[in-house]
Amino acid sequence: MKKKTVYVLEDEKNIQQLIKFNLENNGYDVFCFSTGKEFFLGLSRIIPSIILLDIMLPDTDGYVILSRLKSDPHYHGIPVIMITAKKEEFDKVLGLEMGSDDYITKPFSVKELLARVKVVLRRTENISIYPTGKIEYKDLVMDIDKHEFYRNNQLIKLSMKEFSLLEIFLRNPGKVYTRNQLLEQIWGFDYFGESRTVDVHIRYLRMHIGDENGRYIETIRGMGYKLAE
Amino acid sequence: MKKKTVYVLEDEKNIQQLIKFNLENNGYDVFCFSTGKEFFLGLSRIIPSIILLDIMLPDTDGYVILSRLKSDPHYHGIPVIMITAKKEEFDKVLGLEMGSDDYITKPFSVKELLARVKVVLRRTENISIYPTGKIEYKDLVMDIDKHEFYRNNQLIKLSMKEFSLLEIFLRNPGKVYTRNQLLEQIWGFDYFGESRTVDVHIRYLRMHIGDENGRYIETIRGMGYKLAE
DNA sequence: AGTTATTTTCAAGAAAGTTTGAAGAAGGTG
DNA sequence: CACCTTCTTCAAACTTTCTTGAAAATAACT
Repeated sequence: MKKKTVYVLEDEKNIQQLIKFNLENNGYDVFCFSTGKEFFLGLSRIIPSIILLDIMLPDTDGYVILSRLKSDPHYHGIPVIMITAKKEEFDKVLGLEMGSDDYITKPFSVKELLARVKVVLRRTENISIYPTGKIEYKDLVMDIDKHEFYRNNQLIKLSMKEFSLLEIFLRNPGKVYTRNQLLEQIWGFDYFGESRTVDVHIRYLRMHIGDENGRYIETIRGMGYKLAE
Repeated sequence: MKKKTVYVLEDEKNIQQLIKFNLENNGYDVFCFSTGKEFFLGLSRIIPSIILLDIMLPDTDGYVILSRLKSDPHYHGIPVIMITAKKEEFDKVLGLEMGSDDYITKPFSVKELLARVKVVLRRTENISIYPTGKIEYKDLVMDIDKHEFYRNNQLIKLSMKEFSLLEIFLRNPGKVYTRNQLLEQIWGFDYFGESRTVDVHIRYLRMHIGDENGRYIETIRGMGYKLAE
């Protein structure tokens, strides 16, 4: 399973250490930031799976960070756990209803921290952004719930990557996707690999769905691929 | 769509009112109870779609109620959201790992309450909440009332986890469930363990129902498991 | 037709995901 | 308490999928 990335925005170094050490021991990739500036810089490079956000910060207020995160379409889907020191602060979190997914009050136990992170990740992971059900196009049918694909009512087995690729195409027939767009959507923002990889998977996909000379998946030279209309 | 029924076990009248008013405004049927006794009386008449359960109760402890619910085959399928007032209570919820589906802390916002109820219901809606009767699929028969499972009219003994797993699969033949979804539904949101555990139970299940090379329970690599069609 | 840029194909090693075996923990029961 | 069942964890074996580099093929351009 791919490692989950955790961003920690917390100015107290010893708490940073504590969080980093324990989360890393439990299989997470952890990046700590002390200021909002650094934090947003990091965010523009790698999108984390979850953010732990302290309210008290030297340069910015934690609430400001949170509202900025939640109002930005790129980031508003990332679950956030607020770390608060005082009970009053905690009340404010609730009062503001700013969309944090959970909160922890200092002092917290390591077990509590791990539990919350895990729970929030599991909860948000199970909420699919995309609608489920069936997608149909010509003689191609994709059943998302059952993770099955049919051509001419015939079940065809596809690997994960092939399935994801085809799903993207089927959701937008005719729309051209560049290799980088596909990489970003399927492999994730933080994937460091060749864009040639996409080609190979396109080939497997074509092979499996019996796509003689790009009748379904069309190559747009210099651009990328699309579902032929 | 038929209205969903919500049971609320909460002794503070004003919170009862708040919950009732808001849920009813959003199309739910709501019944409030102040004591465990009343609650179980109601339960014996109508099985709700979801239960909101406060920890602090006058006559019984919320944990007792929960464990009683989860150990009763008639009720263990009903999703439960715990309502906790204090941080310590929440820790206890986590510590006990009793299999509740979500939690919410007082004071909570109405928005949050509605969101949680909706999410939990959506997650469990494919699973019939009326835990009675028989489910049949091919030569597999599951008698929920008696908690028995038959293959080819032959009684097969299954453990609790195996039974629950199979029940989920049988209620939605062909639908793929990720390990996390299974964990959430069977083990509860508060479960703090490896998702590998699911694999092992799948293995036992396969073993017991005599499932040679995944003829019944199919592995969808990179996704999870499903009942083969 | 020749040149260049881009895509496809191939094959093999790497990586990821799943199954299996086995042992220990937890829980229930007589 | 000893016994039995069920549950959880771990690591090794295994299987399938993914990635990558290089060569071959194709298309575009002069």
